[in-house]
Amino acid sequence: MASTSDDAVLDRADVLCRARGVKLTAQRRRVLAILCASPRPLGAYEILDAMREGTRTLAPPTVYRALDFLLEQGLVHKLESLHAFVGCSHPEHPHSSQFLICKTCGAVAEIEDEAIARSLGSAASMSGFQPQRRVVEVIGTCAGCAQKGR
Amino acid sequence: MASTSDDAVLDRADVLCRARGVKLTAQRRRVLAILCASPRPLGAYEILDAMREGTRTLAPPTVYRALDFLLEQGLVHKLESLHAFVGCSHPEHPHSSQFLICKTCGAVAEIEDEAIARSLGSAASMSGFQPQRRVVEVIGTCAGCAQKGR
DNA sequence: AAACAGTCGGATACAGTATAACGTCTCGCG
DNA sequence: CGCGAGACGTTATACTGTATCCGACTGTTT
Repeated sequence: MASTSDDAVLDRADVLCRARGVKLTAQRRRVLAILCASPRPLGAYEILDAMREGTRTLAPPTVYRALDFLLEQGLVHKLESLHAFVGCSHPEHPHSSQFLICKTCGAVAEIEDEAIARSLGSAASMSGFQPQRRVVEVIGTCAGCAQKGR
Repeated sequence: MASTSDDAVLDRADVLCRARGVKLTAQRRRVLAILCASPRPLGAYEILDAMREGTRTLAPPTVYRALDFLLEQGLVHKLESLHAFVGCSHPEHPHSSQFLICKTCGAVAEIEDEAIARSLGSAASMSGFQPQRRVVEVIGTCAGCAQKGR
C-alpha cells in the first residue's frame, strides 16, 4: 500500500540525489519504495521477495547494493539488532538518529534526540575517540503494547 | 595469553555464578576465558576455532549455548554492529553499557556513562516506551589510531 | 540399587544473512 | 567511434545462527 506520503518521500529522494549528483536508479528507488510502504523494518530477503513480485528473477547482491547506496545517502537506516532496514523519516539533513523498537508489535520509532547525541559526543571526546557512526537502539515495549499487555 | 587479570575475572565469575545459583561449567568458563584473553571482540566461529585447539571436535551450538548463558549472566556482551562478543569489564552489578569501537585497530572500550543512560531513559519515557535492552555502539577511530593516522 | 527428572552438551542438518568474483550493458565523454 | 566508469545480473560461497534429536551425567526419590 503506497500512500501519498510514500510518494512524497520518493520525490524528495529524487530531488536530494539529483542535488548530490548521484543516481537514484530504478532498482534503488524500488527498494526505497518497498521500505517506505512497510509499517515495520524489513530484512534484505524480505525486500528481495517483494521485488520479485511479478516474475522478476533477482539475487541478493542486487538488494544489498541498493541498500548500500541508500544507506550512504542517508535515505534508509539499518537496525543492527534486527538485521533489518527502515526508510528514514527525515533524510534532508545528515543526522544520527536513535530507534525505539517494540519487540511485541515490531514497530520502530525513529527519534532524534539532542540530549542523547550530546551525551554520546561528550563521552567519546573524553576518551579522545572520533565517532563516525552511531548505533543507538532501545528494545522494549511501546506505549500501545504496554497498554494492551496489562 | 591468559594474564593474571583474566584469571581474576574468571574467579569473580565463579563467585558470581555460585552466588546466583547457576553453574559456570567447564565449557562456559572456557568461552569466557577465550573472550577475556582476546584484545578484541571475537565472532562465535572464532571462539569455536579457539576451543578446537588441541583436536577437540565441537559444533556451533556448543558455543552459542555457552554465549547465551554468559549473556544472560551479564558476563559478556554482544556487539551487534560487529556480530561479535566481548567479555564484560565489570559484571558485578547489572548494567547497560556503551561501546566505543575503533574500526582501525579493532579495539573496543566499554564505558558506562550515566548521562547517556539518563538521556536514553528520558527519551524513552517521553514516548511511553518501556526499555528492556539498550544497544549503544559508536564506531569510529580511537585516540591511539587517530594519532598515528595523521 | 533402580527409576526418574533435569540440565548439559555432542552431532547433524539446516535457515538466514551477506559478500566475492566475474561478465555484460549502458551512458557520458574525449 | 572507442574508452572508462558505474550499475546490474548471475553464480557460487562464506559467515552467522537455530532446530532437533539424542546421549551422558547429576542428584533425588523410592
